[in-house]
Amino acid sequence: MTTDQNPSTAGSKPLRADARRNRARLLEVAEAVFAERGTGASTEEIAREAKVGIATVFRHFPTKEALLEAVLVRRLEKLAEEGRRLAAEAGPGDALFAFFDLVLDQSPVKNAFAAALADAGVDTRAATSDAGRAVREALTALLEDAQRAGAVRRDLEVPELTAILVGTCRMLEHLDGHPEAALRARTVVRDGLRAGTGGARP
Amino acid sequence: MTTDQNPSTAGSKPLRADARRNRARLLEVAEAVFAERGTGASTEEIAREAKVGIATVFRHFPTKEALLEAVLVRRLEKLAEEGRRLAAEAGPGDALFAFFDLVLDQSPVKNAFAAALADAGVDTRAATSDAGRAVREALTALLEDAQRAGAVRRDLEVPELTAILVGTCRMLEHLDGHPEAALRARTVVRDGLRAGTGGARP
DNA sequence: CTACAATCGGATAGGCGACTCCGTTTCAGC
DNA sequence: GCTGAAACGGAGTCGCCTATCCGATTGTAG
Repeated sequence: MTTDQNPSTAGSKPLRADARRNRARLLEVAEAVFAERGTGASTEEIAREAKVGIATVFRHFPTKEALLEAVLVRRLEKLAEEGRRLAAEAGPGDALFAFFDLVLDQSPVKNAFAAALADAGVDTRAATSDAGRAVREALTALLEDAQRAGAVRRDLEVPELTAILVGTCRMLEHLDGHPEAALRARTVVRDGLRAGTGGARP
Repeated sequence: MTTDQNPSTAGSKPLRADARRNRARLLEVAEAVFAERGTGASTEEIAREAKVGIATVFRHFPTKEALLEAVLVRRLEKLAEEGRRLAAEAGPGDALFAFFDLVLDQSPVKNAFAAALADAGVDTRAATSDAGRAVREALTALLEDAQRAGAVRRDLEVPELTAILVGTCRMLEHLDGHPEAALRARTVVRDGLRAGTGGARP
């Protein structure tokens, strides 16, 4: 279905220099605006913020949904890369939790994209399959390492790990002005992930 | 600010019989439709489903937001009542978890109302203060009982408990077709809530 | 039963947001 | 620099959704 039509990564003809520049700026700005105003932000707002005509937005992304999807894919790609980096750098017992913290420390709203896409009726699985797969693979590696190191309970698989990550983001959104409560909430989840390994609490 | 203008609970003049009936049916239908189609469902759809003209909807709820809010308040009231009931009926060690399960077992979408209202820019705190307070009080009682019984970690307060509840709902939404994964996710949260009490896992 | 007021219903106004059309501008090869 | 093609900008279209107006209907008091 989704043969790669993104000229920046593959496909037909190389974009003209200005077009390539605009495309990149649009992605940048769209990510910021969606994060700030929510995914309901209007296309016009993004165009204005990027100092570009509306038509340009729709030339690059034939649909608002397509733009949303492109932004999401970008985020997922970054996440997968961070995951791989942590798996290589951090100790097997810490890498998974470091990844968790990394995701949770980002502006909370940014993590709402997957849910927003689901709301919009996008088939998240298919639409983001490549980037999604990359994240899933990184998570799998992190999880298996952590389990081998005894840092995480053994009965735990990637699907619920993903869901727990998303859910915890939502959790923290609701605790925005309450840092101590947010910290305790994180601790609860963390201890839950560790339960049964003998390492939960002193 | 929000002096009670709801003629079914207080205030000005008693509604005519048919008006009262329509109002009740509207709330019922709206809850169902919002739960099914999401909070973006159009007012017209709700009117049609309730076999009522659009004007009738707006006569009872001057704004879509008001309707959303009324539905939310109804849900919160029901929740508070269930919480009080469980606190009285179940053992202090079980009541809190029973309440958790009760909330989580409802159609997941139903639990998205608070977030949806926040998205819509409603001041959730003020708008739902009465019903919200009732829920918070019920939760406080449940939590304190559970802590006294040693069923829940002692460092835990109501704000993060609420957030954990909301976050866990989101979590389970993402695991809709995967019952075993959903079960494991629940277990993670539950064990996290118990961590440090010596009762997490056999 | 009658009459009045409360309530209803659907057509319609009004606004907003996604998407398109076309004249204008900018890039890139010669 | 010249020229054709690629890319641009923004005014305009279309559809959807909230909210209102007013003639028709229905409950209720006497």
